[in-house]
Amino acid sequence: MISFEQSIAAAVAKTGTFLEEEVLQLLTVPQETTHGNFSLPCFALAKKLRKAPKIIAETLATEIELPQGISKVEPINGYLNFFIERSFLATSVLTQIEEKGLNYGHASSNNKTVIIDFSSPNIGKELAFHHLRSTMIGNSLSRIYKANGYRVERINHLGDWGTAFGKLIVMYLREGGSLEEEALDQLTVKELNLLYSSFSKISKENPELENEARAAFTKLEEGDSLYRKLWSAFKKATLKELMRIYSMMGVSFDHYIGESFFEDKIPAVLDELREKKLLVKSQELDVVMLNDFDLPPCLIRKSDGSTLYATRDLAAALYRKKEFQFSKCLYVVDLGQSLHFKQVFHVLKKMDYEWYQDMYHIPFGVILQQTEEGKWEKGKTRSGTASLLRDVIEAAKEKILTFINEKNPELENKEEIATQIGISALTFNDLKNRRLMDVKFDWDSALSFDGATGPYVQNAHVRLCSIMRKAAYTAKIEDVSWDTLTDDAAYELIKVLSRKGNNIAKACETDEPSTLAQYALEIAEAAHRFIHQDRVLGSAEEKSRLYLVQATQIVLENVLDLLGLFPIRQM
RNA sequence: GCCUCCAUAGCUCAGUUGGAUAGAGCAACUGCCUUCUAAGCAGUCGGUCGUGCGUUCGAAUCGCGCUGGAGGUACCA
Repeated sequence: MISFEQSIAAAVAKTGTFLEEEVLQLLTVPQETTHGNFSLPCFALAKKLRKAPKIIAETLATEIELPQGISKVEPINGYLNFFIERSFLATSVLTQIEEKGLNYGHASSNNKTVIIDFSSPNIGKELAFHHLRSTMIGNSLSRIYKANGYRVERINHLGDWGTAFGKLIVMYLREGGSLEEEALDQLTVKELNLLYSSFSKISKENPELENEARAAFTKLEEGDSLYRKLWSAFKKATLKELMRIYSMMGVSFDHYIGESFFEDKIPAVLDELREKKLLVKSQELDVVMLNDFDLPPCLIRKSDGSTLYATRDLAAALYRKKEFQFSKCLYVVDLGQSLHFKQVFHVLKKMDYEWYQDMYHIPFGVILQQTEEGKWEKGKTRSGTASLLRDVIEAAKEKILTFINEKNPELENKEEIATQIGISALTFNDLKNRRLMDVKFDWDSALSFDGATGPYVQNAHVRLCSIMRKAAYTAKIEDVSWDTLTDDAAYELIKVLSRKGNNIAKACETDEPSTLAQYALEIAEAAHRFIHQDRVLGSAEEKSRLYLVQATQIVLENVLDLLGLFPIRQM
């Protein structure tokens, strides 16, 4: 399928003024609808041709042979504007949707593997509200990359190793926790979370507890059987709750490979670093110096010999490269850790691994909540001001449920739908803006059905489905009379649908789900306008309009899916 | 101190591989429901794109300086 851009470029090139690639590069989509569908600014060549841009555009307009589907060209102020014939655009777009269905706008397989490391919570802690960011950005990116032809490996790099476990073990034993199998099986994350908070409380007055915790971790690393037993019980309890929340959110992983998995792979990494003469002693610990990149040293091993975050990430990177032969590896982790990733990637570079440049940190901003004084603040796990994700989801569901009871009390599966709308609302609120922006979370604006929200977008989908359901038949493309889909509302909607592929590609190139979130809003707005202005059922144009409704529903459903929102059909 | 990120309407943000008169939503105000979910649509009001200089035919967008905010910066992750 040749795109409009390509055929315009070919037609312009034929006049001998521009090269085809130049046109493709310069061609823009004007903001003003009166300026047509595509616009070619002729300023760049003015100097070379020694002619005013205005003249160039005018000459081009008379010389160009209109490609198929372009109804007219118009030179204005040095721009050459192209107008697509409405019925031609309708035919072209809707035929493609008919052929590709949900995959319309997707790229074909490129035989490349991308690894997406996301969510990666710590074992022993409950998922906090801020974990939503990595989880939902990563989830959406996995879907977007897949739609772009990549093979995707979703990895949950669980924080299941480190001094934190020393703390848990110390507290558990101190509080006389049972060592019986059965009791260990019954452990919940909630109880583990409590151990953490009492640890930080008690250690304030008894600082030696910190040393005890460190020692306990060392003992765990050495393989003490009791400690190992406790550790795996803690892990099991946490995973149980994690899986419950992930499945509720519609998130899944291909691999759960925690940090502990790399425990026995670390000596080899240390050997390799030594062999390559990168490991040096500094202030009692082993580091890799990175001054040649203007970076502080990367800490590899503590003075007591135990490992650090960076060490495990190095081991994980080497393992992933070997195991998956990825062409890209993404780490969806908050902005605060950018120095860490920069260091790890540069250590790989110093180890002479060319693929260090295929490693990408995909940073994002934090979730802020407004204080009573109106200041935006970050919730802190330590001070207990951070909300638990499950509580936030539950609260969102309750609020939506109240709304449903008011508006549509007859709805079946109210509870389930309320949960799905609630989670989608939280997700959309997280994804609608660029990753790097902090999310200013506000209940009212996140859960509102008005404006740039999940419920608004879902509602558009629901209304389309509702029309389809009431029609009780499926419109066929053969029955579409293309001339009836040329009024402003239908035309604007079709134009929006035509941009799906470009938006998916852009979202993928920039690792920005927000591109698709904004696009979902555009579809919803155009769809609402269309069904408001052009009555479908019972109208003379019913079959054609119903077909457009069906096509829009398919596009919107897939875009919602790529964002990780639930494309519900009734609400 | 050094490094990174952010600054666009009263509020929350799009727009950033340079293109025409800078766009939405919220809030406020005004219309539109016997008609496919008014959970909607249409309209009014609202701007020194933080600031100065530079590059360019053309800058919210690129470069440099400054201001303000957030984060990171050796034994947490």
